[in-house]
Amino acid sequence: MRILIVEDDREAANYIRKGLRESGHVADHAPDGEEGLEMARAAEYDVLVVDRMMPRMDGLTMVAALRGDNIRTPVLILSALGEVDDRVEGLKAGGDDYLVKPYAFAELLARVEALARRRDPDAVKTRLVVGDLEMDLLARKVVRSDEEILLQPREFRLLEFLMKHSGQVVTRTMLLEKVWDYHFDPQTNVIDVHISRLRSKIDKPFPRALLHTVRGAGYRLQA
Amino acid sequence: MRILIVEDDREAANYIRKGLRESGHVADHAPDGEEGLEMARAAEYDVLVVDRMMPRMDGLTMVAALRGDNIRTPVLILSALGEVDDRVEGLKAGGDDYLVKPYAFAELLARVEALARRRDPDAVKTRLVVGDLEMDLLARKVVRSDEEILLQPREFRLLEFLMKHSGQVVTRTMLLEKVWDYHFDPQTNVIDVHISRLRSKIDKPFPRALLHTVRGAGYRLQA
DNA sequence: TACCGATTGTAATGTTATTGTAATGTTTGG
DNA sequence: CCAAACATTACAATAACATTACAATCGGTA
Repeated sequence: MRILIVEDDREAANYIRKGLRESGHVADHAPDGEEGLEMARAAEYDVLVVDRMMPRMDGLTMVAALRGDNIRTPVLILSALGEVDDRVEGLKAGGDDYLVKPYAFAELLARVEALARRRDPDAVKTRLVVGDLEMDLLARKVVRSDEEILLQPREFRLLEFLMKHSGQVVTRTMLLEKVWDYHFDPQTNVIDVHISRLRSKIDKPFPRALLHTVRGAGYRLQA
Repeated sequence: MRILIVEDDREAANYIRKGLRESGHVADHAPDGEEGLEMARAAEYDVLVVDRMMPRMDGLTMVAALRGDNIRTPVLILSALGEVDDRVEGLKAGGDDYLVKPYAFAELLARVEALARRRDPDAVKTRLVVGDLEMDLLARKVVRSDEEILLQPREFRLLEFLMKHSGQVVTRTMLLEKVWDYHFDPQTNVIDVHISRLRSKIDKPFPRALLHTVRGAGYRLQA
């Protein structure tokens, strides 16, 4: 993901930038609102992270100007002001979300990704790897130990989600949402069935299993 | 974390509840604003998730009433209305965040945890450490001295609670409430049994014990 | 329209893991 | 040395998960 940080405090900007890069994103930096405005107009960013108070042109003015130009890139506003009225102002100026300083970086990251996701659900990686299992999202191909594996569309989405969260336990509710787009409990065993089918393709023919059941919680994909 | 869901749509409420539970939280449910208000006043919740439109007392009225009582529990408002003015109204009524339907459960979870974190940074840790014993909540894994330990779901919850209160004495009543969701005395030795099982996994194979009995009081986990 | 095949969800059935209970053994403090 | 508190063990009931077969659905095609 491409992210623009508009922040006059160079130290704070570097901190955010470093964190975002470690999470696999590309982050640019503008030191004030005017430059930020220019850069946001010129380049295609997925999200803008904008400090509220800056010299030359403050964050709200900048965002308002951007919206005036009909540029709809999602904006996360950072501010030391946490009062309701301040947040309201932030939203009115065209911000999509508002984060109060001091904040934990994990929260900033979560919000930035949430904003990007809202606009473009998967603006991310094209190739996933877990152990000897590889998935190419563009070619829609899955390979384990150099053997190609043919998956059905649903199986593909399921595996994609598991791979994107490899190492973590993925709950049934998450799977229903992200793989089935169900926002309710279907009261059936769809998931079990598909997990079983997926296993018979990606695990059964191989000596070591990658897809583990975590009883009472969900499933975990791990080498 | 303890979360109260105030939502008239029973199906939607169950769905959120199930998801939150899978993520290791305790979730209660109130079917309308009046009951929600009562429950939020009576019990200590970390976050409230409040539907905007409900019979008897709508979400905004409820939140405003709560704030009038000087109860500052963070509130996430759910609504089908997504316009700036609606969000502004939600914030003005005392909401801390606003989520537009339809939403992905993952986003709700992220926002709920973000709200809790803002208030109490330690409430939503993903990694617990006591001595050489470590627990990763996302991966649902436990490791002592670099050896992975496999726990049953209940054992996992039990250890999680003990680790979150390490150094303190944890009483049987607390365990029954927080690990078993029992609000009465089952008159059996469930706890003893599970403590024993847990010990055989996390202490027996190692030279120094971490889980200590405090006679007449309960148990204490300590390095 | 009717047919076909691919895909997916459902339901029935089988399997296994997990948990609470109760019986019995052990330790501790007075 | 007794009683209460705690520890351990084995077992059976249950809930969670796995598998299989089958039925419904949907495009495409004649």
